[in-house]
Amino acid sequence: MASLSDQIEKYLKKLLDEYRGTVEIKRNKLADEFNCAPSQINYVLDTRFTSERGFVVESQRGGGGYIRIIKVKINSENETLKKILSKLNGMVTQNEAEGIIQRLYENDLINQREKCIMEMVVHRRVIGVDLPHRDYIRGRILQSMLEVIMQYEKEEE
Amino acid sequence: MASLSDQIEKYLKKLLDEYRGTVEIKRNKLADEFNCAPSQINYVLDTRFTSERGFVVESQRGGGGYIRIIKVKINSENETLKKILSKLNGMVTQNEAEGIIQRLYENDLINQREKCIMEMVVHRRVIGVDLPHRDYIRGRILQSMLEVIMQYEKEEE
DNA sequence: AAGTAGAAGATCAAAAATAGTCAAAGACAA
DNA sequence: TTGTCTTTGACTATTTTTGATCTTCTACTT
Repeated sequence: MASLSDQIEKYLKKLLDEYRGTVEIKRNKLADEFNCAPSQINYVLDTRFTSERGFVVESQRGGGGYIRIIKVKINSENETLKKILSKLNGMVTQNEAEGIIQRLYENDLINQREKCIMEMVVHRRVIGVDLPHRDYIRGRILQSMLEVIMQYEKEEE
Repeated sequence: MASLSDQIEKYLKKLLDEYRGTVEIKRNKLADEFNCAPSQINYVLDTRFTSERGFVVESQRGGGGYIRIIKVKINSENETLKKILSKLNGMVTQNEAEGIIQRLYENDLINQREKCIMEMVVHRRVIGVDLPHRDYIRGRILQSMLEVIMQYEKEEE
């Protein structure tokens, strides 16, 4: 059932694992391998390798061009949270919010139950009002949750 | 005299049994197999695979879209939660929400950090829209959080 | 060193593929 | 008959896929 984008995402994450957090690809070559439009690669990068999720994407055009993906770990917990928080003004899409929550979880700042709670309350179905208002509400919700997380140590497990 | 909805329900439950509690379907494909309107599938999900009955339904639209049904084990000792949840329909005031959250804390169903998160996201300032809509949003938020809490054991402290 | 052609990658919007919502119509039981 | 549950369909929302066009580099030529 996995969409093409899902497959490409999975492939790239496998590469990232293998190569300790950095990979370099040729956009056209990869598109060719997956038999898709080159812009599909950009779509995957834009939706799944965002900075909220802890990735940095660099690229260069022209002959010998490339796309480099780097997975960034959080080291100092609160610094990163503060950075995320400061970027969080106003609207937050569900995808952005989920990215942030996923990253918190991967970096062990929240446990699974907290992750589920957080994912629930940023879900469009739960907020349940029309855009664009929904994204503003989500922004306030996520921001306030992050503030709590910064204040309290995670419980030991 | 099994209605179409009953048949679809039965079919899905059989799949759930076979696949240890998780199935993924294509809405249009299933509708086609049962020769009905696609929205009939939603009707079945809404009426028979609800969270009260212990199911979680996730979905995605677009290419490669799907509907995933997950049978969830509910921590059944939580009579408190069940009772609270069953009374919760529609609007919830901030006061009511805070009372419920306090009670969960006192009953040791949530820890302090969770309490703070929950209090934050039901706060009128955070939801930030006018009444009466605010109380409906809070209702959905609180309900979904309670559902998660019922699903997951509290972390040891 | 300057100029240029060709080689990448980026962007953006349209099209396609799904799923969701809501209200009206139909069926059936009390 | 009345109220509830089911079925349908028109319209909406979201996500993915594709393609045309733009921009930025590099490599080569002179």
